[in-house]
Amino acid sequence: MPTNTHSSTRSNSATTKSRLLDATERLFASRGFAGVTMRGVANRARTNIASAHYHYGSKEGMVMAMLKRRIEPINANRLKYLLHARDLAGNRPLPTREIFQALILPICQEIAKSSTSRDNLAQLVARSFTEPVRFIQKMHQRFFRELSDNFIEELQKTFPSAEKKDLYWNLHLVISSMLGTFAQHRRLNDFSKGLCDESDVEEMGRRLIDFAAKGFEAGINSYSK
Amino acid sequence: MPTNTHSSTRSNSATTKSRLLDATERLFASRGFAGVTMRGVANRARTNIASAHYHYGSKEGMVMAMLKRRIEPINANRLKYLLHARDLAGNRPLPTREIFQALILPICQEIAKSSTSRDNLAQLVARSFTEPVRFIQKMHQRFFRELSDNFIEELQKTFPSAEKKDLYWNLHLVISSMLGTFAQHRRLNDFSKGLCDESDVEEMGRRLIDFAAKGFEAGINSYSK
DNA sequence: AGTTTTTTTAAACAAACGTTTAAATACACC
DNA sequence: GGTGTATTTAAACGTTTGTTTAAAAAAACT
Repeated sequence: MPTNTHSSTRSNSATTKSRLLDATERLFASRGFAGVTMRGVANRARTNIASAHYHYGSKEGMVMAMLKRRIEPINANRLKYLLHARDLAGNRPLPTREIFQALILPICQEIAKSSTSRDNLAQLVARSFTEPVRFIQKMHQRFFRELSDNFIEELQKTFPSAEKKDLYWNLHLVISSMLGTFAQHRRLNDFSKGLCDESDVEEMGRRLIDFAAKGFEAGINSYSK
Repeated sequence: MPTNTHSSTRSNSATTKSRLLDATERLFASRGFAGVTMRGVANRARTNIASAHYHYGSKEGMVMAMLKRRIEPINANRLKYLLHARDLAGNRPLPTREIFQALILPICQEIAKSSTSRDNLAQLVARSFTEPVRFIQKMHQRFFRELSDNFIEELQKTFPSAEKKDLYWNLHLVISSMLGTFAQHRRLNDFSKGLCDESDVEEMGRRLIDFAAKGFEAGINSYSK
């Protein structure tokens, strides 16, 4: 029987267990949850369908593990960025731009790093928030609830006289913009007739941060600074 | 055999053919393309699976017909709004806000109108742009290419000295924000702990337009006005 | 070395899928 | 009212899906 709690005291190179997640990741990014088939994953990972069930119990468990592996480090970096900026600022409130940099830069860096296909991770993250499968929606909610608590707290320091409702609404718009942009950054190249290159992740990040910061400020009626 | 070109000289109330699209719509909005099963649709429409194939040839054809029925009128309204505003303005350039009103208001009105479930149409539109199925991606591209051509033209009049690249990039960000917001306007209620009511479509539209207009302007370096 | 645990493999399972066939029913038109 | 077309129905087709079983192979441990 499979053991749930077992520290991977495994040998050296890429284990079957990790190769399964790699394959899951590729299939999920390009074809969504329904496109992740146990046979497709097993083939890509050069192993069996039974092996996939052995390591992760079910398709749901496997996709869940894959999402956790990818998203949790990104969110951890976001909070690290935010806390770092706060430390440097001392008592003074953070500029809007800096707050949203902490939100957006870590994921852009991860997208740029992802060696396989350049837009794989972007698609993956974007899919995880429109996927109509219950447990994925739950995961996505959980991932962003913790995150938004910290960011709302920081935004309140920057906009002390703003209404809480406005803060929530506009943070929601910022997050939606970010995910929406990742979800379809392929379309830009198409309708700009090749003028814009959406694969330039750094440019995308810079433009997104400017867009988000100014859009957010427009939604807050009365704010200090 | 099915006839492709036949004017519906049918009797009176909701025909089987239209009930099939209604059912397709509901299933697609809540469960995505993979969740649209011929049996599920047929049951909801109180008919047979063979009937669905008779009217639309295939699952793909049925979903395609359903998307066309929903999205084309919205896009037509967008262009109508834009042309109307242009007529009123005469030679003067349109304010940014007014341009994006033409983009966002028509779909918000349609969402508010949709009698069935309040967020059905929003989810439907949002899904159509993250769905990993080839032909849906093609449709989505086609829908937005025509649209973006007209909006870019208008934006160029408002920002005559702006670089085309900036216009494309920021229009892309605006569209992404809009679709991203529709895609997950359920999350807001969650992380705001009930403070914000995302089902208020009018408020959503107003906030989204402000957000988009200011974000867009921030991305254009040198602009008149 | 021998025993136990962990991992891999091949084969089969029932269920659900899109699609097709062929017959029955409803409708339109002259 | 009878003929031809349009629509609806029930039943079956072959695939593919996630999951399970049971045995073989590899690794770990004393």
